[in-house]
Amino acid sequence: MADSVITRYPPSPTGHPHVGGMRTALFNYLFAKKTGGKIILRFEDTDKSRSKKEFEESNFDALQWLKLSFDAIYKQSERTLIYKKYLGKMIAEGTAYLSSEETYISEGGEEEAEDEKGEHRERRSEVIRFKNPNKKVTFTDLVLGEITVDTSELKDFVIAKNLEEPLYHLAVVVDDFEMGITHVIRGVDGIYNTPRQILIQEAIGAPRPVYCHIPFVLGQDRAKLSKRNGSVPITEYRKLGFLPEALINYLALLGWHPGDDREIFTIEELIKEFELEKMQKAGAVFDVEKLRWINREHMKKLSEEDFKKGVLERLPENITALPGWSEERFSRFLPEIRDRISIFGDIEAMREAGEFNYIFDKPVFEIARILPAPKKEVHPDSKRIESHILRLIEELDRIPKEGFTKEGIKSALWEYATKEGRGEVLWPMRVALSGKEKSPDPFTLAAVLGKEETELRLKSAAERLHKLNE
RNA sequence: GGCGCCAUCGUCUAGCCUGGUUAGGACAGCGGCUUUUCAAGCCGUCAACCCGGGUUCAAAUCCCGGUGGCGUCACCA
Repeated sequence: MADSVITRYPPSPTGHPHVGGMRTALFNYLFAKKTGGKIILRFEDTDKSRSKKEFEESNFDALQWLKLSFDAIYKQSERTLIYKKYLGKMIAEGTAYLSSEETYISEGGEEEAEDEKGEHRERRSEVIRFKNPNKKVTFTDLVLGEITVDTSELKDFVIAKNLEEPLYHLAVVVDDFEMGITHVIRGVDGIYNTPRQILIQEAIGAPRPVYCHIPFVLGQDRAKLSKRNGSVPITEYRKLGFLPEALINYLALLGWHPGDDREIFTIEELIKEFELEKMQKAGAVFDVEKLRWINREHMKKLSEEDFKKGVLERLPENITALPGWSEERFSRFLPEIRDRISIFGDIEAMREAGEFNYIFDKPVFEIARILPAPKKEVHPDSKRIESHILRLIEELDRIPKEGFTKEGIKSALWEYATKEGRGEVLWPMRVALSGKEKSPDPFTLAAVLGKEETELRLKSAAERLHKLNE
């Protein structure tokens, strides 16, 4: 057999893809790429009643979004003939047999127990069972070590409903054999499937792949991640504005460790560093906070152009329709946005907080709010504040347009602000420019707004203060 | 319940194989600094070897026994 590695990711299209599945796909992908091997995508859709085209597509989309590519794609529903061939051979050789004992479908809420009319039905079924040799199976798992299981409890388990309708175990073993799979990397729950799959392998004369069972991704309650404890479809992360490379990075760190203190990796770096031997045995709780942090780190690496594009995609229409909107002002504001968000979805929170309104429209505020909170025994009075603002306008006016940058503005005002008391000068300046209790610092604001707009806003604030004084 | 897997700060983890520094890092939290705000950044800080025995001069690490958590027991995958 070929010694080059072939792995597979076998989702069953019975639900939307989630982080657990994607992490399994990722590990298969990393291992294949690391070893210069291949990876196969195989839809396990032998259960016709539960498999849906829609889920197949969403699995596909998620994989594509994460940029996990495959060397081949199969669908089990299109391989009936192949399974039939093996089934026939097994029956002929006596490793499987037709079983026709009477079986009653229990009514315990199973959909299968009811037909279209909603009536319970009894069914006498004939199925194909595996002739269990009832022996102990021992296999070596790459992360868990040697495992021995007595398979006699499994009895003669069913491997197909009939020659045309194979069941999971049969299909998996046949496919892994036919596709030359060398490494089976899957979640730990697959550990229970391994013994019976080995039994089938031995019956059809298939070689045993290397098994690697990776620990679960857990929810906050430490149970296997599922819808009810916080699992979210992958598409949600895209909607929330996470970067695919950040999700990849985070998922890789869930159960795997590079061996040193690095935490931020590109997919290429992961491929280079990845080793199955460094897998953790225990399950790992999925923590969105850490994901957000990793996303932030990846966002820092985005080029100005890409970041701008990402922001623009999520910026509500009405922001760009604001009277003060201009490409230039937006570009000057961009670094500030990058500082304030962890995921692109945070732009929505910025919008809600009104961060864009005062940048691209006039600030709206109660003039009394321009007075800084009293510090010590010095209480600010509005006349003094007015004179500060007037003075700021003068100083600002002396700065040439090219020098109107954060640093330029700061050095122009610093001496005066320090002499008069920074709080008493800078707080009013900031409020005059933003109208907000919270905002970026006054120098940044002035630089973003530009010389003209800054002076306009300061003048307007001074006038309102003046009226307050009369 | 049977069977199986697992067990280090709140979370992700390093260290375990090949016993030997104050058990290290990151996220979160807390505190401070920075341009009286916010965010970011920087600095600092908090906090863990599941329990009980044993072996040993020495145990997170080796051995035994508990406990706990999770998973699994389909004509689903």
